[in-house]
Amino acid sequence: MFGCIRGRKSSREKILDAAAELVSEVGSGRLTLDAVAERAGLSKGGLLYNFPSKEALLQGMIQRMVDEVSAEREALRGKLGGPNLEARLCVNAALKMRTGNMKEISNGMLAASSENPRLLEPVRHVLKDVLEHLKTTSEDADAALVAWLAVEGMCSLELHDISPFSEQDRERVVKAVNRLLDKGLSE
Amino acid sequence: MFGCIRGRKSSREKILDAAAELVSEVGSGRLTLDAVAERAGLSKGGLLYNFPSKEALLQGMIQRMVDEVSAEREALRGKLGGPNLEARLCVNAALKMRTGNMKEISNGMLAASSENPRLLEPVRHVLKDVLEHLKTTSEDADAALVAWLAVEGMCSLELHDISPFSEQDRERVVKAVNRLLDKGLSE
DNA sequence: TGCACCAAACCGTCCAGACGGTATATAAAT
DNA sequence: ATTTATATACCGTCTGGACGGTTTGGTGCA
Repeated sequence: MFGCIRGRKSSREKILDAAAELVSEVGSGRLTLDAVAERAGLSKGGLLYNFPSKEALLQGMIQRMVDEVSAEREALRGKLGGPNLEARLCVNAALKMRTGNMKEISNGMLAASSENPRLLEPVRHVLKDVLEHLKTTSEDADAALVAWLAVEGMCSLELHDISPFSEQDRERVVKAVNRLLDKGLSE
Repeated sequence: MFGCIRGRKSSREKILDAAAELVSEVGSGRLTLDAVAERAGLSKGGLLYNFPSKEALLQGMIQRMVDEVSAEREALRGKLGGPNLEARLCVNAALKMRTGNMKEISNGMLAASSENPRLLEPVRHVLKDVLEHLKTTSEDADAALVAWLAVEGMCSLELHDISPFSEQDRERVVKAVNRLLDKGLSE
């Protein structure tokens, strides 16, 4: 009907956005191709043209999340300083993911985990790298690990929509985490 | 209601175990009543006798998890000391959940989140209470929050089966968290 | 500029299988 | 004999995916 140049977003992105939104609305296990197509303003055929299978769609969601986080980390590099730099990158990148439409991008993890846990392999790989980086480059690896995990834990609670934290609570935790990275943990 | 308390497991428990196992094998969104029945060594009719609907089964999984954690916390109370006691209870209870078959009990969260996020309401309640307790009773609330979140983050990674941590890494994190609770975070 | 052509993008329909749930029969226990 | 607990058979609905056809934007050429 309309060409692929209509609007600013590509069909691919609109589909991924639609899928991410739907996950938080209907639950990760209730994500259907029909619903995604409708939300994205496409027919089911059009959807299956862009992603030849549901698994391909989920892979796309995961990949976008991985790429987005990685890009955010690199964008922050150079803008941040202080000890335990790698941990700071992780912390701030994770926090950035809570803003804008990036928040829902992480829903791809839930959808993939729901359908086929094997699809999380790219995430495993990233986490492994992050852990290695943190352990080898941090001035205080213990503090770096705890700080990273704390933010990861907070994001995880929000991802599942079970976070009891208010915005004030969140800021408080962020400050505490930064203090931990400043002070360190060892004597 | 609670039939065989001694010796053999009740059908209810076998069903809940089977469901929890299946979640980590096939994915939280692929959990079917037929599969649960087969794994539990029951017919589908027998399963539906114990849990009249799939939602009831998921509720049962969630409730068992909540009860189990709560029991673990109370069992630890009195056996632990030092500052920030509530945080220590949370940390150690969460760690205990990683052992034995308790590890898979948490899979109920994934299954419920996948099918109907509303079923996580009991979990929200618990988390809200925990946060309140931590904020009001801790000597160093900041340290308590960070410590709690760090362990929660680690458990979350394992729940999704994407944890990059070795057993040594885990012990290291646990020690670091305990050090944080000992030392505190404020000056 | 106009025209023939093509691959990319998209649509609408159809279907086999899977799933949750019901109805009913059967066995065991009290 | 009544209740509890399990098994069997079946139904209606929904889903992922296949398929053939259609429109679109672009390209080469005259």
